[in-house]
Amino acid sequence: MDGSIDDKSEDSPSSSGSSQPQNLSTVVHTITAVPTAIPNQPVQVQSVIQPTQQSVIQAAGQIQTVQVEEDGEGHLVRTDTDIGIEKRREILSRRPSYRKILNELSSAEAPGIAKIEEDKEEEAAITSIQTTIPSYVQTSAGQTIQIAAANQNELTTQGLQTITMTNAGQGAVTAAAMPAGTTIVQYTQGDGSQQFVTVPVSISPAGEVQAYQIRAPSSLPAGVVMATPTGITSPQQLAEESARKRELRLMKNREAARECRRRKKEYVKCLETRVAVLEQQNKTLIEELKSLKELYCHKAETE
DNA sequence: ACCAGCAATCGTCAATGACT
DNA sequence: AGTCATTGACGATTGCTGGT
Repeated sequence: MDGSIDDKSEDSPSSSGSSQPQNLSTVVHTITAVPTAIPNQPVQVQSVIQPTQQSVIQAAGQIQTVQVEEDGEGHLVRTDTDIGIEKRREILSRRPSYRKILNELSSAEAPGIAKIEEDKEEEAAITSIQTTIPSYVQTSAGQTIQIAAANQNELTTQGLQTITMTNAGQGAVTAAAMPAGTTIVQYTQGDGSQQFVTVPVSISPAGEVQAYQIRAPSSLPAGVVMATPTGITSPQQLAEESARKRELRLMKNREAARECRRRKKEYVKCLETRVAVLEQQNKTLIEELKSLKELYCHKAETE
């Protein structure tokens, strides 16, 4: 259905061969911890910030790969000591999303760790085209088209929205140049944010514009709506359609990448906060231990 | 002013898991 | 099986900074 596989060969650069296990060393913090499974001495934990919570414990000059988890009170607990390389690769091959991890982190405990917000697709849905978008757009061919609501009420509800475009020689607002026969319509939502619609535009010799159905499928990123032409026949139209689909795909992925980076940043920030908190906790505990030791020694001396 | 080095950011592709 | 969401990797771009 979707043209998501149609042009992979055409525009893919040389394969990067990046099927390696993911690089571990994204963010590295060194914290001091008292692992409950390693008796007696505290060890330096090189905490490799990884969602899989795989960490490298460096103790007595030896580096081992261990599984470290938190016990819910900020204590690191070693839960697994010998994971085979294959197994590790398997674990690392795919990790949960930053949103998932962070939400788990924040639900487990977490003062100061904010949940990553769920997508705001619902609220970003177009609720009132008629009142927020320009009524006129200019096609890449330079024509000005009026976007008029077929049913005014329809446009003010979520979901399927039908508009018709009819030629009208009035002031143009904005549209970007696109592959032949395609126009990106830019409009402003109620909250002031700019949104884009990729619209295939074909104009009959008589100057009439085809009708398209504009809908906001739930799968599309916030604010992106799909325009489906009502009858493609010629190979040229098919090509246009696939170009449009590609454009849409790229747009979606662009948006997804942005979101992903934002979540990643937020996730790293949270982890850094967490490290700071744990470091502080550890300091306090060390101090407490010290004073208790002193107290104990003092008592022993006096007896 | 010019340049090189660097970090941050972005768009894109591809791989992968989840879901239908 | 197909689609979609997510994310690592890569290359391009941009802005900043220190050296000449």
